[in-house]
Amino acid sequence: MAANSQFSMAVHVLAMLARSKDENLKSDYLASSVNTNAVVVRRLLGQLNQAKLVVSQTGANGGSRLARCPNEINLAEIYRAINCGEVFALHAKAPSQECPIGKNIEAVLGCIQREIDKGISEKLSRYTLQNVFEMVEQGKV
Amino acid sequence: MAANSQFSMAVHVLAMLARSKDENLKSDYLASSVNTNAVVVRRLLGQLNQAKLVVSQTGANGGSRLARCPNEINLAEIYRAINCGEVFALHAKAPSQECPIGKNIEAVLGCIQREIDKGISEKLSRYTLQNVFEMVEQGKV
DNA sequence: TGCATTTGTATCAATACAAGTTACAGAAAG
DNA sequence: CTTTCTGTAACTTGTATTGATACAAATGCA
Repeated sequence: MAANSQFSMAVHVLAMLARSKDENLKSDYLASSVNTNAVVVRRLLGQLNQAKLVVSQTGANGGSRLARCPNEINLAEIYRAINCGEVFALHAKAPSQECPIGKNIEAVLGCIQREIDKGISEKLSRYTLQNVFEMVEQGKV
Repeated sequence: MAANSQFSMAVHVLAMLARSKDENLKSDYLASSVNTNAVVVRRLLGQLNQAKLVVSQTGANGGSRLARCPNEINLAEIYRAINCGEVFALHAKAPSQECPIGKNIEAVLGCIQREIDKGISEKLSRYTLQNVFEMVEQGKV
């Protein structure tokens, strides 16, 4: 499976913003820390902006900063903002409806999927951005 | 995110095998229920075989069947067998080691990732293949 | 033994999506 | 007005999954 790394990049970017407090950080600067392209960061920031986690300013001296205090942002919100989707995908193509298994398997898996996803969200919500930032700063895990 | 649907297909295939008890099912037959190609199913069965969840026979009257009773197989084992990987990926490219955030963020995220993955596994392990099979059979979720 | 069946696996093409890149309009600051 | 940035579109590239074809090897049976 090729899970994407957008969530990791998002947390990274947000930790940078947490560190810079009220100072705007530019996508170019963030990109060099994440080791990626500025446009990739701006796309990410766009999603975080929609989720009202960051605020961005165009123009000279523009950039992005957190929309809220780091201890009022938790990882579950970030996960949702990035739309990481589900822990596993249901069938790409609908199974045979003629088959007694195929007919009902999707409903059962969908139910289990939602339960697992709820668990992920619950565990992620225990970490605030502040927690993560402090762990990173202190270099202790 | 485009999570793959291999886990769903695997559970589907295993539920079919649970239903057929000791009778061998052919990849062609399984594929028509899953609504995919026989080779896709055989590739999946190969992984389940390595994990000792199914047994396959080549040749005439060949096919696959469960290696164990359905109530001795849980979804966490299937998840592992299919190697669904992690709930989210760490950075594709290592972040800048010059940056105080970039330097430590991977370790912190890795730690959180492992905790979440443990939670997923724990929740999945509560379901046996027998449970899933019964839910599907009874059409109630 | 010879034939039909079926898996296991290699190979190739098609599709999908993330990531990287370039380009540029539009917003803000001075 | 010029410079500096973001937001976004368009395009390319890398990579993973899926689907399809092909064939060797294994098995059962006459």
